Amino acid sequence: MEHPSATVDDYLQAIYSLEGEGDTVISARLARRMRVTPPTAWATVRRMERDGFVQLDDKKVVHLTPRGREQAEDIVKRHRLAERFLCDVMGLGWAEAHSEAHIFEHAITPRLEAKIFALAGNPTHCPHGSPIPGTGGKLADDLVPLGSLQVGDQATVQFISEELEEDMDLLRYLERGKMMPGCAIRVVELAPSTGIIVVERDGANVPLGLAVAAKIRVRRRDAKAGSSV
Amino acid sequence: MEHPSATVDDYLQAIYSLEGEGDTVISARLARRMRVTPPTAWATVRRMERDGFVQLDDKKVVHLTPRGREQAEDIVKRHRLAERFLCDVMGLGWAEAHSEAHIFEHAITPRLEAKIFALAGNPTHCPHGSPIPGTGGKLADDLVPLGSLQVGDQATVQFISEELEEDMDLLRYLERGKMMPGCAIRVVELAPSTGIIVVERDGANVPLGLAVAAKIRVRRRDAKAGSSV
DNA sequence: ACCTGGTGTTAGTATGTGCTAACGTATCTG
DNA sequence: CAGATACGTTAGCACATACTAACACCAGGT
Repeated sequence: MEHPSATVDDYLQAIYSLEGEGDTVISARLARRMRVTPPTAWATVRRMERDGFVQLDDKKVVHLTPRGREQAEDIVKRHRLAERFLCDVMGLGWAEAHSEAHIFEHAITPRLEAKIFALAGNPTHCPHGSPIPGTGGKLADDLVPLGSLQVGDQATVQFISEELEEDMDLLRYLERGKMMPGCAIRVVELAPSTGIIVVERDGANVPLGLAVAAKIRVRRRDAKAGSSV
Repeated sequence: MEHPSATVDDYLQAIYSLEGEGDTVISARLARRMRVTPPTAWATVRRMERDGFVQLDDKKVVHLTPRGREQAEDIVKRHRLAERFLCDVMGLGWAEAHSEAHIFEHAITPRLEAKIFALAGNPTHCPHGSPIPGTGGKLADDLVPLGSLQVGDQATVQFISEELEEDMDLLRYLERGKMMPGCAIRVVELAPSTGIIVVERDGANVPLGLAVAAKIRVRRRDAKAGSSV
């Protein structure tokens, strides 16, 4: 009944963001996400059930209890706030922010949280586009996966899935190609057969795998001119 | 041989600062400092010996090995830097800085450390007067314990022992009385029989226990006028 | 000379978090 | 239908970190 451990915090975070992106949360998926073996994830999930953070239904799908959701929102809030803070105030790179925040989040006490919110300018979203719980920030509902666009469509990048954030090389690639929230892009090429989508941004072409493109969400813009510049 | 755990980090830190203040480090003392039972401290010290961080001599006194000292300096550096940063940049109180830094220090990666040093203005001492290892900061050698002064002596507070920092109520008391590094004081009353020393600072009298006064170090100043103001 | 207190030490236990090995079960596919 | 693949599950182990109980040793004081 005390505060959850750092491990449980991490699981809660993973469950919350998987759930928030519409995936069914099962322990095998958590095992992969947390980079542990299935028995380890299983045991941890069982402990979390024992402690009232989650419930397993008859199909073994993991559901947050009210208490678990509260805890999860709290730690996710600190994580995304930490990303914002590390990026904007401390000057860490957009790609590094996630992994650094993963460590940093556990060091944020309520006292410190208030100071960080103020110093970061009361942000409502993390640098990768996810809303910060408790701030009123929401994910816009007119977003579509990048992979669902057609050649020639124009759009603005709005959101990078937290699943992608685990891969820092990918983040660095996206950062180099400016595939960050707020950036205007245009689809240049879309080849389901090769599994590749090519996007143009400021004249530079950025090729992406479709699996990645499915986890980036964008807002469509009307195609007035032929180019985004 | 990997990075030490947070627990071992904390022990190294305690050993380093006890040693630095001239105490002989034995496991019973560590147990009290870490608020664990003697067998727990003993087992941890043995693990640390096994892992090459410390050595026990024939009188069971704990000594840092070169490797242990290196690690200890690193974590102490991060702790004191964190105190400075939390105080000056994040706006936390002087009294809260220590306990918050105790959590914060574990979240400081090398990347982040560089940013913090810059944002905090490359400090050489923590807010309580201890030098930050690796910055060239040193504890001046002309300091004496506050308790060794005579009535009428004037001095400038320079250093609060880290042992005192464990007691946040005491820190708050010192903060209210402005018994912080850089503050000018004068000894008003000294009664070994009652175990009390009374110090005047800016017209306000601050009584302190002698055990506490022994762990505050000051620099003597010439008594030109009768008062510090 | 004994008792007390601080210290070191062993033994035994619990808990959280990880692992591998092995097996059952369900589902998809050739 | 058979085999592959994914998933859930049990069993057994390891390690760090905590605890209590109990005992041995040593020094100082009545």
